[in-house]
Amino acid sequence: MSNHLSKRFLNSPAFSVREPAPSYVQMSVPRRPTVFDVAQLANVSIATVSRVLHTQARGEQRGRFSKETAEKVLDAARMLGYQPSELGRSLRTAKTRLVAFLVPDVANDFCADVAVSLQAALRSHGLAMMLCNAGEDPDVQDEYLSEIKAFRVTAMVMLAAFDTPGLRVAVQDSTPFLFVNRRPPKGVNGHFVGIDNRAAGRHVAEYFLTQKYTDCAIIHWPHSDAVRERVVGFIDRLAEAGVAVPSGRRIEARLTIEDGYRQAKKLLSRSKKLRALFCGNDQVAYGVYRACGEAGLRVHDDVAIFGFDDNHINEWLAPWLNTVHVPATAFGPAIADLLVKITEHHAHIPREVLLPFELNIRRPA
Amino acid sequence: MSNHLSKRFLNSPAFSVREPAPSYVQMSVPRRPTVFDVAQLANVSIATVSRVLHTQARGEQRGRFSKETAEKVLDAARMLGYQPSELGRSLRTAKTRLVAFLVPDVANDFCADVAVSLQAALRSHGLAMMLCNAGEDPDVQDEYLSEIKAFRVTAMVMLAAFDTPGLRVAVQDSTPFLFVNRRPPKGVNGHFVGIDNRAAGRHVAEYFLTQKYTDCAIIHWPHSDAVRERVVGFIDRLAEAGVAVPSGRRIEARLTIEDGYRQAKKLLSRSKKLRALFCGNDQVAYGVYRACGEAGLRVHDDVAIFGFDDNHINEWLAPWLNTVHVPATAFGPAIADLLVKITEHHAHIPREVLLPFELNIRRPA
DNA sequence: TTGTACGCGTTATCAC
DNA sequence: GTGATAACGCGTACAA
Repeated sequence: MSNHLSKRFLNSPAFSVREPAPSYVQMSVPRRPTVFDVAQLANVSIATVSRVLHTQARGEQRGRFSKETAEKVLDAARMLGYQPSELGRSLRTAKTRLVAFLVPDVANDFCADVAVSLQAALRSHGLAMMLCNAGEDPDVQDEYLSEIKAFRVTAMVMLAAFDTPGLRVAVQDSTPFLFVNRRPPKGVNGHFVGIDNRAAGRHVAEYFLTQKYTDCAIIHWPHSDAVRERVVGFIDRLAEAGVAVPSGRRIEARLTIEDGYRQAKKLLSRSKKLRALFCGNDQVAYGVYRACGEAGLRVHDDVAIFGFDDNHINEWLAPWLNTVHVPATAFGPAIADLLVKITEHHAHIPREVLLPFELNIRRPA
Repeated sequence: MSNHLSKRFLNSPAFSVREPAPSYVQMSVPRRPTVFDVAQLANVSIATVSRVLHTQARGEQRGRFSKETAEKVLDAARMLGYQPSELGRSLRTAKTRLVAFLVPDVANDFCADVAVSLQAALRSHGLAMMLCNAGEDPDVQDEYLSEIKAFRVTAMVMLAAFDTPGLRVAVQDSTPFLFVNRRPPKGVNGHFVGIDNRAAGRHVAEYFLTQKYTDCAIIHWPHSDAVRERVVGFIDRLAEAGVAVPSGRRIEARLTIEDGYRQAKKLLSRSKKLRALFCGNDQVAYGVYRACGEAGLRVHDDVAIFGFDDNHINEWLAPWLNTVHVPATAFGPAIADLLVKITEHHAHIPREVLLPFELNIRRPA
């Protein structure tokens, strides 16, 4: 045994000269192997262990060490089941492999799909994802923003962020912020990945015009930047064609099935002769669907329902739903790529990444 | 200025006697405040800072320090926007606030609901959740299991775990393992939270008997312990009543909509006079639904479809679906509670936690 | 009541 | 090629 480990070695549990830890701890939770254990077993220094494992991980061809040494180290590491601690590594390198993803509601299909694709994309870059669900509550979002800081995450990715005081404080931080689907609020700088919602709204309006859906209503949520843009584009295009949507036919609903249902009930009790309904997103459309049924309206024949997002479940359970297909699965890679460009300080970092959308008409008239 | 910071202070960027970091780093990424910065500003030692912040966080009444000192420290911390690093803390205390949640597919409603509820429950215990999506791939699961180790998570929670070599290696570790919905494989020890699937299967069979659904088929996935149990209970109960399900009417389908559809198509092309279909879970049932439609069968009138889980979307988009309601939202708190008991070494730690289920008949015959 | 000093596990810089 | 050692940010035993 060489003596380059002596000092540390004396402090290790087996040779402790200090008061030993309570025995039940020793018995139930054996200490995890560290670089020292590997070094000891391979009879080399920790520096060598780190070097070998490092060039190994980076896929570099040859490091500055002999073939034999490398083998000894790798064998020892394997034998001990050694896995370098991210904690130690992060502390030393001041970099984390953790990315926080803050969403309003994972139970929403669209969120879930983006989460899945982001998670996979990050993984291919060697990053892990910490998922935080704000439950559509701005206060919870703020609590998260401050808590997440403590984890020193590589980046914060926010899906449909609320414009809150907490957000404005958090972005001051050096951590990069990526906003998804909903643009960063005015005055807040951060990157954006999403679709051109206004253009998509215009697109839907275009279709309405070809179908003569002039008796229509809008069920929206103006507090979401994304939805507001959709509606603006929609109304603008209709206006250009001389079609106006009276304010009594613009009704607000939170972006949930339940509220879509509730608000649609109100709307339908007032105006009966609607030919088409434009909803803030698919969730809302699902609720609207039931309201229409209960109002004795045959969906499609009497009234057409338009959603937004195109959740994958539509294909199977909502064949009556016309909607704008937003490529949820493309979001993950797009976000991850942008993120890597930012953290690696690439030369040209786009402020915005716009993804394509398309109108999905399931039952043409 | 007292001199108790001198040594560290000299090493801080502003007073560096070593080669300074490249200026662009300094400019773009100012160093985050640490205990030292707070100590310096408050004119106390780091020990005092830590103490004050600590008793504050623990909600203890009075710590061992003067009122004035506490105020000085808190002011300084607030002023600097100081947030203790989880990295440093975890490294020191050998405890993490991170729990890994490994799921087969977050895009599955049930997974998403459990994820949401778990995430909320963990949060109330001051824990964060790292979400890992295996994408129904056992190999990916194994890769995750070894990667997650590096994060030294407090616990691993696995929803519907695959029995893989990687799993058997991973559970050797000192990290507690919690299995959800699918029991730990034989020989693997870990805790379990879920429902009594066998009893639930029997329950469905019971209903089939009262409805005289003797011409029935089973679309299942025997590689999932949970589904297998459901089917066993179902078949057993039928057998007790003298009803047998011929093997030609037991068909396998992976637990996805697509495969449910595909396999149901095959099944229906063979046997036309089925009165009821028992599916492995709701996802499968959705696929089966379309297959029935395409086979010219009116769901409910001609053939009844039974699922399992009762995804929240059913209420709105699948009113034809009879299913076993599994309380997804109750899973999170149950898991979190069990987890806390384990990590805090409570006296009585249940090996299994069984949650209640109930049959949800949406369209009684 | 407060301050000093050490070590958690890692990487990186230096010297040999 | 290899080894000793200094940080990273934190909590805490011990000293004062």
